[in-house]
Amino acid sequence: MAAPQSGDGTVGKALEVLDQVAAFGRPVRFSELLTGSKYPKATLYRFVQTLTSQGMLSFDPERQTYAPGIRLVRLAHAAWQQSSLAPVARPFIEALSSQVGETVHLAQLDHGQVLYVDKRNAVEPIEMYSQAGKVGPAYCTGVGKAMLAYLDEPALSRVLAQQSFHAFTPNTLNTEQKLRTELGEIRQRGFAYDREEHEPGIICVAVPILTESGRVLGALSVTTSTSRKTLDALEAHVPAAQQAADNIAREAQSWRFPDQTSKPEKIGMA
Amino acid sequence: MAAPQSGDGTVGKALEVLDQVAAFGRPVRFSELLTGSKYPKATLYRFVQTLTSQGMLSFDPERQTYAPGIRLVRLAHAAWQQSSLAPVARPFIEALSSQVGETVHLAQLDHGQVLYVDKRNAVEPIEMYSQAGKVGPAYCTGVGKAMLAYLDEPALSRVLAQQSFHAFTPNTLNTEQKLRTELGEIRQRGFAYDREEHEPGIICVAVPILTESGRVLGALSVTTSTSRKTLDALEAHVPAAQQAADNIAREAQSWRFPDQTSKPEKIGMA
DNA sequence: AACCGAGTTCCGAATAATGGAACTCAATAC
DNA sequence: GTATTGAGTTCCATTATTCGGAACTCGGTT
Repeated sequence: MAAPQSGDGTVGKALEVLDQVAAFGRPVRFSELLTGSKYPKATLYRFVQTLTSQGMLSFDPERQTYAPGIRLVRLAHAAWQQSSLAPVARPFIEALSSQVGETVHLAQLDHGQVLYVDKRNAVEPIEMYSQAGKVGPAYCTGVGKAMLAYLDEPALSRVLAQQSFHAFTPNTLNTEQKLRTELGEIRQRGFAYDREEHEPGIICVAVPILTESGRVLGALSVTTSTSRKTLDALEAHVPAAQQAADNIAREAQSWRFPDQTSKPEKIGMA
Repeated sequence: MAAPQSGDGTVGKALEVLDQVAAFGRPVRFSELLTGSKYPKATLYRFVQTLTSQGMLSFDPERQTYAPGIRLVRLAHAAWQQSSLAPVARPFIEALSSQVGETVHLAQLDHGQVLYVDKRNAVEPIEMYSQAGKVGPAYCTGVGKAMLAYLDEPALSRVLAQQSFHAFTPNTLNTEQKLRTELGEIRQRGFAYDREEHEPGIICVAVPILTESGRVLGALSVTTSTSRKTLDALEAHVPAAQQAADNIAREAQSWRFPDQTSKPEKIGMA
């Protein structure tokens, strides 16, 4: 009992294979997948066949390689629109970015990792998937820590178990203990710093986006480099960021289901 | 081979459910899914549970609704980068767009539909997933017809069987017969027109992107509105579009497997 | 208190997944 | 010209999962 780590049933296994292909970051041969797969040849083969016939993988017959399929792009369009904060948050992020003159990131938690769902760069024109969909570590980024700080204990320990605690820089909080202490401070302070904990020279302040009931929806950060600003100077933008986060949370809640009798189920205080 | 509509095994069924959720275009309750699902309650329930626990669906506990999950966004990032033409094609598309001063679309075929994987708008700044991931009909768009014209017969008839042939406008080719005739003309001519067949007032010329062996990779179109240009005037841009398509095809072939050589990937997110 | 319907759990029967082994078919070696 | 190798593919009896009808739980309504 208690499945080791992978998920539920056949579907979970198939998706695991899909992740493996995606993790390669390039088209991959069957044999490459096989070495490094927990499944025997025939089984892996069936999974790959199924996924390909479903369009979740694409097969290049000329090079005999597999890659994540375009069906995913179509599905992700729906996911991004509905399940991510991005469509709701975009106007606020743009306003915030131009107000503070720095890059703003919008992120959510996925599988214990930080997933960037939108980005507004102050200087250069916006790019595409190149950032939306990108992932980063949760334990050493501003947005990651801001979200972790507001998880409840069962969820938090689940996520912490998935962190690598690799020390990217001398400032990285590389143990669960150090991180937990920091998370407490973040809760008290209301926002998180990134003091060059992930990349040297990159600093940010980040605030969580929370529902009224305190559930973590995501986080946003104002990012810059040490060559442009100090952390103290960045901190001046925290109120604006918190304002934006509040607006996004409110929009996200009142939105969804324009139909029906929207019940004014207000709890808490005004 | 030739599975009627549903797919292979348990995984296929689960993905079918995923599609159903995505098709709603908004967060959806379990009971809504149930009416309109071919599966009995208990079975559907298990699928939804599995998909949710896998992050392919997200569940909003406050509203008791399901939506496509953010794990899809992460997977799609990989798909877009590897499996789509977009990363390779982008510079050529930008060049083409600014050269001709019109909107350029890049599309691929997915499940018999046109899937737009990139877009370069000549006038306003670029948006995001809002277009990448969007789908359209194959039988009445320029890019769709350009791709269909170069499919081999088995693939073509498979795709044609999936078309609705709904008449969006008076100009829509709304039978397989009419379409097949048109496809022949496209093959002879080398490019496709859209004569307001999908949206009134919208016209385009489209060229296929083909491998040396003639396999269809995708298509690109130069689009405008009847208020700006006539079809004849648009036709002047066909050579430039064909040039771009050739360049993209060549790049796409020689690319793949930069092999070994470590990745000098630029990062920068905090 | 009885009812209702959405959501959830149960469990024996039915079905689909499993994986060792054998096969195909190139490319390379002898 | 034949043997060898290994990636990719198929087979099939065994085994583990999925299936789904029915029963249950739990708010809210009559």
